[in-house]
This record gives sequence, C-alpha cells and structure tokens, in this order.
Amino acid sequence: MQNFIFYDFETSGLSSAFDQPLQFAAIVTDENLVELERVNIRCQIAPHILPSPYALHVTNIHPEQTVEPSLPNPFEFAQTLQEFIAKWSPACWLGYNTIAFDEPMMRQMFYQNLQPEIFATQMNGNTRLDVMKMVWATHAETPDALSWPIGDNGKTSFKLDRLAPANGFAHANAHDALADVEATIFMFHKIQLGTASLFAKLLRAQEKTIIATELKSYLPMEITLRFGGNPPRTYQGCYCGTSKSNSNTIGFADFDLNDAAELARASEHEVTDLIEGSPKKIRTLAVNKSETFRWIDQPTVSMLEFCEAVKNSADLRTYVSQALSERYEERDEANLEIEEKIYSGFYSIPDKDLLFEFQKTSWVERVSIVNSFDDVRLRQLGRRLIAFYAPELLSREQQNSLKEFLANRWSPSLEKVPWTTANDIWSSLGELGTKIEMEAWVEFYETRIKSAEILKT
DNA sequence: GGGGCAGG
Repeated sequence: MQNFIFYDFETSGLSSAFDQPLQFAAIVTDENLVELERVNIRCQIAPHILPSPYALHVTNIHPEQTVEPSLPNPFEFAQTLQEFIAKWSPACWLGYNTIAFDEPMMRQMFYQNLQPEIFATQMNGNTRLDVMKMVWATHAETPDALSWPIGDNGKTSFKLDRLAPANGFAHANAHDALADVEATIFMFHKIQLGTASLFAKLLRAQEKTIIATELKSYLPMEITLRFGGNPPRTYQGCYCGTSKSNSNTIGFADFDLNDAAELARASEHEVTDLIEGSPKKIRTLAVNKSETFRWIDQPTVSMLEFCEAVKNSADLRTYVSQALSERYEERDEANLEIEEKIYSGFYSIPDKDLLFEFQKTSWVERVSIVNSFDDVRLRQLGRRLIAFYAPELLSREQQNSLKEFLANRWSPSLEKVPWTTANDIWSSLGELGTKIEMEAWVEFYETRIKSAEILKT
C-alpha cells in the first residue's frame, strides 16, 4: 500500500545552504521493497559555487563534469525533482542520514530555485524516515540483529560504507548515489528481518502526527539518540510541553533523571535549568525529524505515575513551553546571507501563486514576476536566477553587480565564511596531492575563478 | 551542549 522512495544526493560539499546537489539517485519500491522505478540524474553546478575538491574526489565526479553543457542546470534539475516527487506522492522518503543532510540540501535547492513547495517531501501525504536513526535504535535495542564494524578509532562505526559491507552487502562503488541507495535498502531490509517488532514501531515514526499524538497523550515513550561519537542510547520519558514558537519542538522529561513530584511543582526558573543545564533532565526534541520515538511496551507503575503527574501539572507545561521558545531566539537576521533565511517565514498566498507562474513561464515573463513578489527573499533569489540563466535580459550595470557578487564570494574580505572560497580550493588541492589528476583540476579551478575576476572589471 | 557523529 505504501511506497518507499530511497534516495541519495551527491553534492558539491557539505553545506546545505552554500553547496548544491550534483547527482540524485532514487529507487522507488512498494511496501514489500519490490522495485517500481529507479532514477539517477546529474546536473550542472550553479555559477556562484566552487565545488569542494574533497566532495568531487569522494563522489568520483571530475570537475569538468560539473559544467558539462548537456546536463540540466540546477533550476531545471529542481523542476525535474519536483515532478518526480509529485508523480509518486504520497510516499515515504528515506535514506541514510537524510534528515540531517539530504533533506535540508533538497529544501535549499527548491528555495534557491524559486519552487513554491520547498517542503515537498513532507507535504501531500508524503512522510520521511532516516535509516541511520533506525540503525541506531537497532544497535541500542537488538544489537544481535546486525554486525557492527569497528572504525579506525576502535569504536563502532555507523558509516554506511562500513556498515553495509560488514552486513554482507557488496558495496562495489560506495559514494555513488545509486550504489548508496542500494546499500541503504539493504540495511533497511536487514533491520526488518532481524528485529521485526522494533522495525514496525520505527516505521510509525514517519508520521509526525502519530508521534505527536502519542507523546501528547502522556504515554511512557522512548527514543534512541546518538551524541558525538558515543554509542546510541535509549532514553525513556514523557512529553512535558510544546514550544510556544515552534509547534514541532517539544520537551521530553527523562524518567531516570527526574523526580515526578519535584518536576510537577518546579518553578519557571528551575524548569529553564532542567532544559538548559547538564545533564539535560528535559531534552529538547523535534516531532518532525523522524526520530525513533516509540511507546514503551511494558511500562512500570512508576513510569505511569510519572506521566500522570506531568499530565496534571499545567504549570510545568507552561514553563517548558516558554523556556523552549526562548532557547532559539538569539539569531540576528540582519547579518544572514539570503541562503540562511530559508526559515525566516512562509510565503504569502499571492507570492506562492506567483511562484507557480514563475516556474511555468519564460525568462522574459519571469523578470516582471520577480519585481512583483512581496517577499524580499524571492526578489533577491529571483534576480539571481535571471542573472545566472538569462543574463541577456539584464542591464550592463546588473551584470556587473553579479560579477562583483561572484568575486566577493570566492575571494571574500572576511576571513571565515561558510562557503568554499578560492583559498579553500588551493589548500584542498594541495592536501589531495597525488590522489587527483592535479593539472586538470588546477586548470579547471583557475579558469573558473579567473572568469569571475575578468568579468568584475 | 560538547565532541568530532555522519553526510559530500
């Protein structure tokens, strides 16, 4: 009944805001993992991005391939991806570490290319899972179900390119998008075979409404989390409030670290400490990140009493709600780059209608649409797209300001910037040394960086 | 929240 879409991006680097996908691979299956379709597509790099040499090296993409004229540009690539999502909707979208990496990467691609639905994999009945989180839960709960490879540091490694082979997958070309998708399906299936009842619970986590409903009915729940390089650990506790500013952010009171009666009559100040102190007696968690939340099969009497006490303390929920929303209010919008404003508000309805029009029409029409957006982010991103893909429609002055933008990106006056600069390129190439075809790579980057400089004058 | 996960 439900289809899965296992997918993976290969990208120009690790930053969702300042890098971009270069390849998308996906395998659509039915609920029994019978394959229905597979896709594997690539795209050109956008004019303002320098691909990280390390990224190209691990993904085995030659620099020249990123500017191959026969490939779609990112704007067209984003359109193709939206069509693919719509074609299979509703489905469950999943991959390996997709919640923290590929999903933000995809949203940025949609945002920066003026797609109306930047949250497409979470809308219209689509849901999300993350196989890496499922692997963590398996490690914590039923470790015998899988084999656990040891990494270079002597600790269990959860990297896909180690885990899949250790469990019997012939991972011939790891870090190729499609090969990694197959490895992910393999791991997903292994978890299903090895630990059927846990697997069934973990599948429920794809529905944020299910998770939120269970939490908010004060059931004793558990979740497996991993911090840093530590082994994943299961935490048991109870929902204790929702952030005032973000309905997806909740407080989760740990059974082992709290006394229920004390918690129920804690002051506002004490609750803030429980949330912000160390160890976190109340954890800040999200219901929309496909966490491994699940109910506890046989809760003890004291767990049930704990939940009852929390349920009966409206004050606790109010304080938690307040403290959670205060935690993330310190960002200064003024100094953010346009890419970093992706979550600075939803589009108005008229803007959204214009975005649908923008996608369908010609570049000439797009120029006038860009000027009528309410949202300044859309005007800025729209101008950028026209400069990238229809520069002939710009005045000489506008073309020059684009060149200036490129020069500032690649040779910034600030020392630390969150994107790949010319200096980063030269030092990375030096570090990669004989692992790459040095002359060809240097030539590529020199040409690309110089082109921005020449244009500048 | 810190330590260096895991993703390219």
